[in-house]
Amino acid sequence: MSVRVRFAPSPTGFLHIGSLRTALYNYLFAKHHGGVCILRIEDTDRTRLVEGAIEEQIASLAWAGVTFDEGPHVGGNHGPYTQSERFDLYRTYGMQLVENGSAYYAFDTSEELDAMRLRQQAAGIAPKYDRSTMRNQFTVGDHETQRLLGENAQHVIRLKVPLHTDVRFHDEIRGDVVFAGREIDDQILLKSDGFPTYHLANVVDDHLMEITHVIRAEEWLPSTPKHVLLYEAFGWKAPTFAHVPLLLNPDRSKMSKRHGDVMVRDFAEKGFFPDALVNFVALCGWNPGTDTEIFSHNELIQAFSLERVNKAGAVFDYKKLDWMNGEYLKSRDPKELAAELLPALTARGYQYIEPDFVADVIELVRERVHFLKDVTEFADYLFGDVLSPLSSELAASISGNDTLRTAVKTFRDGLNNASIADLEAFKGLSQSAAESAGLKMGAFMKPLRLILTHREVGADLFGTVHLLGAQRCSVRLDSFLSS
RNA sequence: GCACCGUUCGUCUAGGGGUUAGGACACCGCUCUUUCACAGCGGUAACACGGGUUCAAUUCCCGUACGGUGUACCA
Repeated sequence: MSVRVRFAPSPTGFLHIGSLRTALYNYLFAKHHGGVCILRIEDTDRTRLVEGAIEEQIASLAWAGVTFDEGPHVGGNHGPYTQSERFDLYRTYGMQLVENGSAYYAFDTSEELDAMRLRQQAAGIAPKYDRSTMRNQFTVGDHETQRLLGENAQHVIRLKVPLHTDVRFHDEIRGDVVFAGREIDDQILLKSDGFPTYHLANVVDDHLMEITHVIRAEEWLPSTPKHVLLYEAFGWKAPTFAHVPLLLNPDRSKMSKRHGDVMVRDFAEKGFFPDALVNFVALCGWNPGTDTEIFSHNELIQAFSLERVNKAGAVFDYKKLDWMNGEYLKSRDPKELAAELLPALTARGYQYIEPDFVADVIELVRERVHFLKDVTEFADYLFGDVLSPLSSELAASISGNDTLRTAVKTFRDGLNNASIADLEAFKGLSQSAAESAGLKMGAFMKPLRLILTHREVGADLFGTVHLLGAQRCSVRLDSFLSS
């Protein structure tokens, strides 16, 4: 049977980085096995819907290169792919469970349920629906149940969990897991508003959509026995489960805002390359067992396997992510990068932004930054003619120095296209300028950089002069000499 | 509280009954260099604890500790 997996987010906000990883693992697993990856929208909680969230999440996923073979935005043979559009289905299946004795009607109000939990807490027992004392089909009797239903009394459908059997299942990542029946709550399947809870909708849809592997976050592990029970109650074969470890804050709690960016869109806005983010996130909790750390999209598909997903949660290391982004910055085609950077340069109103020139600048400075957009700031003296202001200390360090002025003058006079065409000529010029004034090379190059770029640090000076061109260099040198 | 899951350098991890416990990020040092960076080289740094099994345990088993998740008419 061919692999069918799904990513099933709730449209309650922006796409979380942890969700991206879950989606990614599903995607990689499907593609690795030549299977199908489905997007399903789980919008059964009508109170938490956020306008535009579905579109945003799909856009974030697409940005990261995670695409779907079936879903609300692309169609497919197992639709609709949005749970609110499958409303009638869940009631039908829920009732089937009532009829075969696997589920039952309950009439408790939320106040009554709150009171029950309070009692249980006071008595020091685990809060759990008490089937034998609460108001439900069993305690009020069939006759009364029918009467209440007849007068449209508010009710829910609950799963009738067998108290004396253990529920066991195999998890691809964690191995065999067992839960005692008495620990499992009589989960609500259909809410009083007629909508299904996650548990029912999830199981019904996974079955109907012929999902073979449920790959989801570890936080779902404790509710998996309920799902297993549901599959049994329906007489369906359960899919294979794989609960992936959580992404963690530095304090090892579930990754959240407070400690940094967590939304995929935040990372996009910060300037991370999608491939770098995906590469990094793939390696949080999975590794191929080799020393390789840089993987293209296709290499990830090739290498990915559930067997090599870790059990323990992974602290999200922002610093290593920065490093990885830098690795991508260094390896990508400068011309492509130039095209990506161009809009930002235009927005800043720079005048030297011919694509080829920008590509040359990127190539010159990219080893010194982690982000493409940092190039804009780092090399502002190459893109524009207006230099950032010099601090008074730095200005003082080069002013009133006649030896330096002499050297700069010589350098400036020797400057032409030929002298900056190749490294040797440039070196010769700098050297003779420095020596004729009685300066050491080091003592000359530093102020020269300062005069030309107004920066103490920067890219290779020859490369910088080369890109600046003799004309622009002369203007800057002249402005120093005339000051 | 109860249930479940987990625990190798600060972080991501490899490994797995007998290893100098490997790699990467970060950090430190050296080299290169006009600067910064890159690169290269080197360094600091880890098997949570206690029992058991075994000739041998970081690796297997059991406890403990610690951490996480769950415990909703949320997903």
